[in-house]
Amino acid sequence: MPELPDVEMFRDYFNATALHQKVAKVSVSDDRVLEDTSARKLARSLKGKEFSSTRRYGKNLLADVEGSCVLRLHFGMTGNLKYYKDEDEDEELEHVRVLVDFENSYKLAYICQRMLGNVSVEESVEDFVRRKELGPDAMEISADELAEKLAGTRQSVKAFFMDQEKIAGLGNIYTDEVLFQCGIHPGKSCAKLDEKEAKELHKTIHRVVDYAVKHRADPRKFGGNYLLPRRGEGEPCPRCGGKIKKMKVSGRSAYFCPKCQKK
DNA sequence: GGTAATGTTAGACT
DNA sequence: TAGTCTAACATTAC
Repeated sequence: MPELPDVEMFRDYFNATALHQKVAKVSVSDDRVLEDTSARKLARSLKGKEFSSTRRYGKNLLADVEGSCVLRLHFGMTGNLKYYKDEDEDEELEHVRVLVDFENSYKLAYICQRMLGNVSVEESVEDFVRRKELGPDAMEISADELAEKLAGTRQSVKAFFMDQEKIAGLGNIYTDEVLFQCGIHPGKSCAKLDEKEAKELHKTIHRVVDYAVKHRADPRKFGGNYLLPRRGEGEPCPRCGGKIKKMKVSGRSAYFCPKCQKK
């Protein structure tokens, strides 16, 4: 799930639930999800405080703790949030790794089945971005800066968009959609993109992300001209009806239409 | 049993 | 140096 549009969903959910609630207790049931932060530090940073606002940077959700520090959540491939009062027999709660209890007796669970996500307490968002050497956020980067970055590398355009140090927020799924919408082959070298293509990519990132957020980041709800609902080998291309192909790029599966997406 | 899955990263290789 | 590939992390589903 968790690429940029999915993290926006988590942010909405967090804002509607845990925001402005006073933290009573923090428990970590598996500290492998903690990154550069001890369970003690996490508890000490949150206890007695409340989350005053949230932001998103790339695939990270950041919650400000009353101006003192920032709680950072990354969801890996299988991360999730759940706010609840009573433990029911919910299967979702099987993989809770961090649990925040609030004074209103509700709890916020950070769920991470495959442990590929991580949680930390940061001094500031800027600090975190610097430490991880993240590129500009995909929705914040200017058209000119994107064009400049693209021109500066010969790597494949698919690898570029998945590389969080180049541009932060897009992953395997949404990169496929953006490239499909632009009619660009995933294996095309960034340096070979012309000005028009670079501009088109910038515009399309915004269009695809806005569209995804509007549809609750659920590709099943996407309309007929989108690739994601039919992202599978041999599926019909939404544009030409030809067969969608699969290829490996940067160790991940890229799905594309060989007729509509050219090098 | 084998493989792939929305992510990231270290190390090997060209 | 730049870029690609593989394995590893942990778990589930087909």
